[in-house]
Amino acid sequence: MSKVISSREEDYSKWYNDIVVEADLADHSAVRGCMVIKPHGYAIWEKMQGALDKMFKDTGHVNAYFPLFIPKSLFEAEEKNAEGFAKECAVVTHYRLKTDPSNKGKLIVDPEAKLEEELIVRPTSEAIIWNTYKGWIESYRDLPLLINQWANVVRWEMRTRLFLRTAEFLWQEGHTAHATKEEAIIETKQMLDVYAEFAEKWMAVPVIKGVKTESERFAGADDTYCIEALMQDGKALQAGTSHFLGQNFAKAFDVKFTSKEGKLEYVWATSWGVSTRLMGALIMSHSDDKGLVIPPMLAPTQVVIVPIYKGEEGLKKVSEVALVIKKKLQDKNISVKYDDRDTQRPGWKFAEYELKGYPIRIALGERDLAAGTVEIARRDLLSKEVIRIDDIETYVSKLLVDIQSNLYTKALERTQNMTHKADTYADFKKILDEKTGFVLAHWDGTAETEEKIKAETKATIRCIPLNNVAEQGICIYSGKPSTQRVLFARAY
RNA sequence: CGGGGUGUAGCGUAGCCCGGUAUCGCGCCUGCUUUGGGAGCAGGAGGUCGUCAGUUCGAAUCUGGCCACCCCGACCA
Repeated sequence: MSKVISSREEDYSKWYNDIVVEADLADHSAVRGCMVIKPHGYAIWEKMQGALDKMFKDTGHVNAYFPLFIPKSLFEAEEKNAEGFAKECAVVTHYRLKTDPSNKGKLIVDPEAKLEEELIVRPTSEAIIWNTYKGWIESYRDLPLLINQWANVVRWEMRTRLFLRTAEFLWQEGHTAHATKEEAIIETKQMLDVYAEFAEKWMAVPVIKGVKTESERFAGADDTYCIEALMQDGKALQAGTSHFLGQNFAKAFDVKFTSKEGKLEYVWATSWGVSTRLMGALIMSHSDDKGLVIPPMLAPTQVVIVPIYKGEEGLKKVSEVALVIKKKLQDKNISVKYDDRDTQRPGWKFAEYELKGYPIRIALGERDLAAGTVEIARRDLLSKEVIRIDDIETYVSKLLVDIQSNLYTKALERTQNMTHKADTYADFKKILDEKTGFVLAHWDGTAETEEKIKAETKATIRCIPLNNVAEQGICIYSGKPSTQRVLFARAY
């Protein structure tokens, strides 16, 4: 064993970090809080991008790209948005370096090259985009405007963790403009549904759809909708957000349109995003102490074939059959890698592909050639089976579907088992400490109570679930009346 | 940003208290034997001891600054 990862039980956060690093997903970089996403990690992100991008386009959106820099005067236009992000902005103040006259070979910032106006490195793009939309929107005929961009953003976080919270991260941000409030709200909810569908169908990660409380709302939004997922350690992770921005940005940037009735009106806005944080959700939902587990629908390579042979002649014989199997699977749109490297032994390859999360491994040796069989190992259960080669493509196609649904079912059961109801504050605290996970409890609806519960227990209101049923009760903290339970958890 | 910890070869480490140019394992390279769960033997390469400065004849070792990472807080639309 050359690569050892900590067990989840022993040290969960070390386990997470080990998976990211040892499975070759990402690494710390020379820049504080910023990571290098390595090819294997980036390939998974590309699969996510591909699926999401198609869903965005299927719902009528198009891609565009806006600048990385936002002039300070634009950034501060929407007051709440500016205030919310001010503490974590990187700021460009100069545009040139020069050689240090007193220290040979070193560079200093040229004081002569100070910018007249500072540029903010975008922490989110509402400001620059709404400033641009102002010039694009004149009439109701220009609406709706449905644009997405794939980009990087920078938020100067104090404490970072690979994928979960990095100073620079990759994401997509959709920014739409609508003629009516109703249409903007429908858009906000539609994109939340897109995210939930992506999480559950592609990532095999069950999520709770809900709306944020006022104190957890996006700075500049009238409402923030979110999907929340529960990780294996019982902590919640916000996996995506969709904001109804009302007319806040339209007013801040003076974006008006002439309606059918000839009246000048402010447009209604939404924005929505998911980031490379989804990689963290994926890892913490399915992986085990042996390494990463990737759901087949997001696996860059779904099947790896490992030949077992003696000598060059042996490899040649095995390869002939292996390549036929590879072709058969590829014809079924399954991504396959045939690893015929002679530099590593089979056992080494088995361990490596398990660590990296390949869903299915096929081992093929001379013994199999004689019997017309292969050994198929599935990553999710770590089980092996010997099956006949004849109809392998049907078997593997079905197995990929099985693995995908098994991962989802396991994650769903875990989430359900870790979701509890609490009717008293004592019970609430006990569940958080002993069972962890989601806690559904009555809340009086005030920010004060929310704040006190957070200060005393570290649990926050993740969301008010959208599928909530009305239920009379009393707030676990204040004892005041409440009409529904909200979802609490300790979160990442 | 506050408290605590760590930093020695690609990785994990010994040495540090008590100053004299660095130990072991994995990995890497070459050769042979191997190949159905991280191979065996033999030989070999690889180090500004995180970084900068100070003390000293001499610093991995003592002192200080800085940087990075980990843990706990604060922060986290």
